[in-house]
Amino acid sequence: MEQSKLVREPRQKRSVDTKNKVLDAAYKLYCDKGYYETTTNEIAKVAGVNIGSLYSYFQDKKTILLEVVDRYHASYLQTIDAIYQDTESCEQAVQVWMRRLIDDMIHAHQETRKFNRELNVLSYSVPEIAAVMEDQHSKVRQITVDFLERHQKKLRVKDVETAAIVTTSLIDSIVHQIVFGKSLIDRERILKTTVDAIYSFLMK
Amino acid sequence: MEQSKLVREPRQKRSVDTKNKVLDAAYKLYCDKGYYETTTNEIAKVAGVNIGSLYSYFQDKKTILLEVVDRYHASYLQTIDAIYQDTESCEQAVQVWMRRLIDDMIHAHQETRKFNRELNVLSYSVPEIAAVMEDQHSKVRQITVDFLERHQKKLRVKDVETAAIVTTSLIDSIVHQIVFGKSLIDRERILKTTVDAIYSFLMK
DNA sequence: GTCTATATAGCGATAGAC
DNA sequence: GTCTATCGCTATATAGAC
Repeated sequence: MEQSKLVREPRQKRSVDTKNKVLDAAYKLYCDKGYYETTTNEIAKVAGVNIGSLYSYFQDKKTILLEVVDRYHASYLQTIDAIYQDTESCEQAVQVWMRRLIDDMIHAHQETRKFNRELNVLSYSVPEIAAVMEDQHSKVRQITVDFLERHQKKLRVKDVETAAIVTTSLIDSIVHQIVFGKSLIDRERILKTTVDAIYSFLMK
Repeated sequence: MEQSKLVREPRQKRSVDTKNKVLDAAYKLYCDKGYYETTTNEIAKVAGVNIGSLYSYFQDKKTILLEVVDRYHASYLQTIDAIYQDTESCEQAVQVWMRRLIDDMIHAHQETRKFNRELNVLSYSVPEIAAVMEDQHSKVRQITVDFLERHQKKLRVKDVETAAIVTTSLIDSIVHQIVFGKSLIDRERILKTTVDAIYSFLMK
C-alpha cells in the first residue's frame, strides 16, 4: 500500500525486516507465555505483520520456533566465546578461573533467563532444541578441558576428560539452581563452597 | 448394562477400581506420549471406561494428572525410605555410602524413567508438580545432611547444610546424565570420579 | 504481493437419553 | 449410574479477493 512496493526499500531488505519482526515478536511471546501457549495469530499481531504474510515467510509454526532458536544459538556461541576470552585473561589459580567461569555463566543465563527456561522445557520434546542445548554444554566442557590440559602438571586427577564432565556437571547444576531456583541459602556461600569442592577435587 | 448395577461388586470398590483403571491408563499414556499429547478421550478408551464416567470421577483433565502424580509421589517416598534404610546399612566409609546413594538413585529413576522425564517437563509449567519434585530433592538432601552430621568429626567441611546442597546437586546432575543422557564416556568411570570428587571435597 | 475470511480439525467438557 | 452424541471453542493453515 502507499505505492511502497515500487518506491520503498529493495524487496530483499524488506523481506529480511519482516522476518526479523516476526522472530522478535515470537521470541518475546515465547519468553512471556511459552511456546505452546503462543499462537501464530498472536505472533503476527505483535509483529505487526499479517498472518497471511507470516505464512509466506515461514512454512509453519515450528519453523518460526527453530529460526528463533537458531538466532539465539548464534548469539550464545558469541557469549561462550566472550567467556572463553574472559576466563583466559585471569590465568591465575584454579579457584579464580572456576569462580570466573561460574559468574560468567550465571550472568549469561540471567540475561536470557525466561527464554532459557523455555528452552529447557522444549528440549524434552523438540530434538533440534535438545541438540542445540547439548552443543552449548559441550562448548563449555571443551573450554574446561582446555584449561585443565594446560594445568595438567599441577592437577591431582589424571583423566582430564572425565574430570571436566564432573566439574561442568556440578557447575551447570549450581548455575541452574541460582538462576531458576528460589535461593534457599545464601548464594555467596553456595558459590564459595562449589569452588572449594572443585578445587579439592582437582588439586588436593 | 447386563444388570451389573445391582448385582456386581459394591459401589465403593467399583469406584475405586474405575478410578485406578483411569489412573493406570493415564500413567501409561503420559509415559508413552507425554501429558499434553494425551487426550482425555484416549485415557478413557485405554482404561476401558466411558468418557462420561471418567468425567464423573474426575473434575477435569488436570485433576487426572495431579492424582497420577500424587500416587507416584507416595510410592517415591517409599523408595526414598528404602534408600535411607539401604544406605544406613553400609555405615562404612563416605565413599561407599555415596556410591550406594548414587546407585540407588539411578535405579529408582531408571525404574520410572519415562514418567520422570515427563515430570521434568511438567515441573516448569505446573507448580504442583514443581513442588513435588522439590519435596523429593529435599528428602534426599535431608538424608545426606543426616549422614554428614553423624560423621561431622571426620569431615573437613564445617557448613554441613551447604555441603549437602553442593553434594546432592552434583549427584542429581550425574544421575540425570546417566539416566536420561546418551552415555558419552564410560559410565563406571564417571561414577568413580564423582565419588572421588565428593570424597575429596568432604574429607581431604 | 497483501490481507481477509474461512476451511479444517481436534480439543475438553456436558446435556440428556437410557 | 452410564453412555452417546455433540457443543463450543480455539488452533493452524490456506484459498481467493484485491
